[in-house]
Amino acid sequence: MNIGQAAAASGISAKMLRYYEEIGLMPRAGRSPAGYRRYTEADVQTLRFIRRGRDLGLSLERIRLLVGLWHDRDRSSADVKRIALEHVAELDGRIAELTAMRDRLRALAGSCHGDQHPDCPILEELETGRPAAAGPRGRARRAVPAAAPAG
Amino acid sequence: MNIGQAAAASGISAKMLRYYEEIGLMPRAGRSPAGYRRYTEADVQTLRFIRRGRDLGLSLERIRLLVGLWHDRDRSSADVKRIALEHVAELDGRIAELTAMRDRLRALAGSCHGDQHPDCPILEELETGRPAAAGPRGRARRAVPAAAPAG
DNA sequence: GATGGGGCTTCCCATCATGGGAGGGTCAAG
DNA sequence: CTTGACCCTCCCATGATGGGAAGCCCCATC
Repeated sequence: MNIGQAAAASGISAKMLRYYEEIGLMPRAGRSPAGYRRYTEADVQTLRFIRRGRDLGLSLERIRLLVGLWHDRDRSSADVKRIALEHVAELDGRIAELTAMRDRLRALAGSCHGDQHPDCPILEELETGRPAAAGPRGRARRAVPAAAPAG
Repeated sequence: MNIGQAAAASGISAKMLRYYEEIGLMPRAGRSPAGYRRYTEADVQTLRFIRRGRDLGLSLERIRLLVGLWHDRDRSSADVKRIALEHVAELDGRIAELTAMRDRLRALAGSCHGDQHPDCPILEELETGRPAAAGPRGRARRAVPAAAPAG
């Protein structure tokens, strides 16, 4: 199989196949007399393993470890599980961060009129670091009553 | 103010101050006779604005737009709000992705014994792309590529 | 005046995973 | 023999940030 076929069969671009070889995630592929990389079915299976790992958000470093364990008959499932749970913990952290950002920004956007006037609590908070005080815009409306489910 | 003071006052590293200048996010700073960058209080306020934007996860490109609106007396808050909501939408998407990954990986980890045996549904799913069938624990279990009897 | 330490300058490199493209060789079909 | 698809290597770019080298500047202390 040439690199194009292996790429199509695994769902990983040819570019990445070469890169994975370069960083040692994949073993060096065999070569045709003309220098073309040749891939076996086993290679493709490893590539699919890698792609599924990427689909789960795993870093190539963690995938490298998992491939090693996969090929190790004497592995302990505890090692595999530990790697998975480390990644779960990182995902949790990242999700918490992003969620906090989203909630804060969504609340700010919720209190912004979004009309043709320049007044904007989003800019005010970016400027001052403090929540914008309800200003004298139009008829004294405070920053949106409890109705807004933004949070 | 030299770059170090501006960095300390804004919470952005000196390295980043130079970078923001290079990409045109900050105007070119004035220079002392010796070539040192000089920063004003107004510069520091802009830098703090930028930092707060970064704290909300905004890209430097979006921050650039927001800084422009901030300095534009004729802005419409609608423009600001639109940018904010675009970012909220991206955060939502990213959060959904990460959450899906986390849930899937957590479920896999939950079904892994995590002991000294090699059997591991995490590796099985990475290998086959299908949830591992609950099988007999111990012996006769091949988890190495080559001859996958998955027919 | 000399010296030392810390701050500043520019320039280059690294991250992480991926894509784009140039310039050139190879292969299979017409 | 030509054509077009494929492959090769090498370089560059992304986004935001950090690290570090080599060299200049400033100030305080001796």
